Formats: sequence, C-alpha cells, structure tokens
Amino acid sequence: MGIKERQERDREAVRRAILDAARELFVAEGFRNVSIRKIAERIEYSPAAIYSYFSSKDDIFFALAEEGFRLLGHPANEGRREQLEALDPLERIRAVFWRVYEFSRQHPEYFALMFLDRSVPRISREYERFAFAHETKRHVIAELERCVQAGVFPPTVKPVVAMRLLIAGLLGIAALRLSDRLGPGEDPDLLASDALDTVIAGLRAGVVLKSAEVDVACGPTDALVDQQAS
Amino acid sequence: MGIKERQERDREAVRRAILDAARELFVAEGFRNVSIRKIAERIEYSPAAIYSYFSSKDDIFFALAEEGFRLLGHPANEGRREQLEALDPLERIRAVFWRVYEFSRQHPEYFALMFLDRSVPRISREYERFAFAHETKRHVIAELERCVQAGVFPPTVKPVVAMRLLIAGLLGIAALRLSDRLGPGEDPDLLASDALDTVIAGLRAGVVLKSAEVDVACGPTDALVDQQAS
DNA sequence: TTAAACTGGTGAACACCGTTCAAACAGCGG
DNA sequence: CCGCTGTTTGAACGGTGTTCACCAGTTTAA
Repeated sequence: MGIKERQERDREAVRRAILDAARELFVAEGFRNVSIRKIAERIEYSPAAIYSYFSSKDDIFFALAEEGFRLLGHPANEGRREQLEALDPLERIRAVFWRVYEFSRQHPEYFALMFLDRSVPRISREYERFAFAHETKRHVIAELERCVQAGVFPPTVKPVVAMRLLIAGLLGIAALRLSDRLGPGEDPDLLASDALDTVIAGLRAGVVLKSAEVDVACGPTDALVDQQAS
Repeated sequence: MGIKERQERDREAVRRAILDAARELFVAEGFRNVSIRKIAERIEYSPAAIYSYFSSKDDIFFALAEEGFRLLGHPANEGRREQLEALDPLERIRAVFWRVYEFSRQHPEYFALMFLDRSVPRISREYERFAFAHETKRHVIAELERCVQAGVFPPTVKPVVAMRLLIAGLLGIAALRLSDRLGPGEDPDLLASDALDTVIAGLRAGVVLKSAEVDVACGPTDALVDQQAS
C-alpha cells in the first residue's frame, strides 16, 4: 500500500518546489517581479500545473507568509532558549522583541509579507492555520506577565496591550526602514533599540493605558506575534 | 496672448482629472484594481493619452502620495491653528502626532501609499518636490525643541529622534490596523492613544537614546513627517 | 491480460495588464 | 489657405493571472 504514500510524497515535493521557487524569486527580484509563469519555468512545469497545488497566486504568498511566521517562531540557532533562560525578566522581554526587529532585517521580504503588505490580509481570518503562532504568542504574554509579577512593570500594565505597544514601535521603525523613509544620518538599528527602550520605559512609568483587556486565546490574529520559543 | 494660458489650464485640468479618477478608483476598489485603462475610461480618454501626463502608472501614485502629504500637512479645518496655540507644549505635541493617526483612519489608502507601500519608494529620493513637507517637519521639530526647553522632556532627548519614535509607534498601530492584524476586542484607537502616551512617558523618563543627531534640513526623507501647520 | 477509471500535467485560449509608436488630428501663426 | 506644433489615438507588443478541454501514464477492477 505504499503507492498512496509515494503519490502524496511526490505531491508534497512539488508543492515545496513551488514555494521554494517563489521564495527565491521574490527575495531576489522583489514581490512585483514574481509571476506564475516564472515560477513555473523555474520548476520546469507548465503554469497551469501550479493551480492544482495553489488556488491562486495570492495563495502562494499566503503560504510563504505562514512560512515566515514559522521561521520567526522557531529560530534556527538552538542555543537561544538556554541563553534566554539566563536573563532576568526584563532583559528577556527585550531580547524577545528585539528578535522581531532583527527578523525584519534578515528577511525583509518575509517581514513585509507578514506585517506590512495589505494584499495578503486573509492572515487575520485563518484561525486554525496559525495555531502554532497562538502558542508562541501565549509564551510572550506569559513572559510579560512574569515582568508584571516581578514588579518590573506596574500591575496596571496588561500583557496583551504591552505586547502590542512593543510590537508597534518596532514595526514602525521596520516600516520606515523598509520603505526607505529614513535620512542618511539615521541608523534604523539604533532607532529600533531606542524605540524598544522608550516603550519599555513608558510602560514602567505607569501610564494609564486605556485599552481594554482582550481574550488572548480567541483573537483572530493570534498569528500576529510569535517570536522564538516553541 | 491668453491662448497659451488656456492651453496650460486645459492641460492642468486633464492632469487633475487623471489624478481624481485614480484617487477615486483606488479608494473605492483598492490599489490592486486600479489600471491605466480604467482611469482612461473614467476620464473618457484613451489609455495612451495618460502617458503624456504621467510617465508611468507609478508616477500617478507618486503624485497621489504627494497629494496625501499635502493633505496631511495642510488640514482643511482652519480653526486648528489657533486651537493649538492654546495648548501647553506637551498637549500640542500630542495633538500634532495624534493627527497622524487620525489621518490614517480618514485616508487609509493615502496613508498606506505614503508610509507603508514599498512600490512607491522614490518618495525618499525626491528632495525638492517635498520642500513643503520639510517646512512642516521643521515646525514639528521646533515644537519638540520647545518641549525640551520647557523641561517637559529631559535635555538628552534629541527632537529628531523623538519625532521618529513618536511616529514609529503610531505608524506601527496604523499598520496593524490597516493590515487587519488586530483581534476583535482590540480597539486600534485606544491602542494608538496608549502608544502615544507610552512613548511620551518613555521620553520623559529620560532613557538613554543611542541614536545620533542628524541634520534636519538635508535628510532625503524630510517628507516623512508633516502634519498641520504652514 | 485487458479494459476501465482516475490522475496530474499540458497547450491553447481568455481577458486583462502597462507601455510604445506611427499615424491622425486639432488648433494656431503666418 | 498652408504649414507647424503639440495632443490624442488605434493598434500592437510582450507580459500577466486564470481556466478548461484534452492527453498520457498510472492505478484499479474484471
């Protein structure tokens, strides 16, 4: 009964080849210059064949965005986790979020696909597909909760809100960098670091946050944040 | 000799018609669904005609982005300026930056074109065209300088850096909102307000900012921030 | 072993797209 | 009236995402 399995393997191999070709093309030549036909040529299939693996071109990039979330959530270097354990709660938060910015440097195209691009908005409506991201999100929130309990942040700080504010600052700097909106004397890395420090300081200062608490588990966009852990 | 003038007026009218049609189309149907041919049909010209007014499709959106900067820099309601004078320095900063977020709500497509979209990156390389924005940028920086002098911010806060950090936070929240990455219980308005308050509090807390000072006048991206004033 | 069913891949086509260019056209100065 | 100048056009080029009838190879059933 190995036939079905082999067929499935073959199918999966072609699927992977499509994704790999798409990824290579779009990191090499940018989003705009990727076409179904070029992908097809690269994997030596006809353009039509791709449509039996993905229902549309957007679907391919949606899958790539998923890949990006997985990449961000599950970093390559495995020393990270133990390394992280050695840090105090605040330093851990800083390291975790700094990784998001680092990711935007290492994989700008992925990052844009995941956080900036509005042409792949369905990310927010695919609950189950990003279940793995939900978990890493919970890790981050737990980490933030620990900070509150350790007295690093005042008890008025809701972890979910803090997470969004921290992300927003880095996301903003990353967006400025990626869309090439910074001056020549401005170092995006330093700005990102400053943004992180400033938001952390702001949270510690005990500003009254107006955002209501929100249920962590069932937000449709748990996919949003997921770095390291898992 | 009114002929030349009339011809010029006519030309300008067609140019405007193209921009208006493009704007209407892209706020109504989104960036993706705007084509030269649709614009041409809307203004009852042939597609080719458009190319004697704009050198490419991107050029049209570049012009729209410019329009957006002008819109953001020169708000419609004129009572704003006096209204602003009545506030203390910190409240003024808050009002000025809050307007950026409000703009992202009122004109999401413009906002995306101006700050998020990477398909119009030339914004950062068109010095003279955004001279008007440089001025409003200087206003904002002067406003921040006033805050430092008034003791609202510690003297370690460089206005340029502060501007970027404030923008980044709001930009991040706006990006999250526009790309539909927030959960159902999360109110982007409240988050934006919290982001603003948090960054301001962080700046006041006197974090050591690592970003170097940068020349204000000659950065290629002075176009970046310009709200009200002028 | 043979026939039938199914499968994945293909070529050709459709309806678009941005862009170019020779030709037609308009309105103006002489 | 003619020639000139600048605007507008139709047609075309090469590209795009996507669909669909068809075909060959493989699997299954008789």
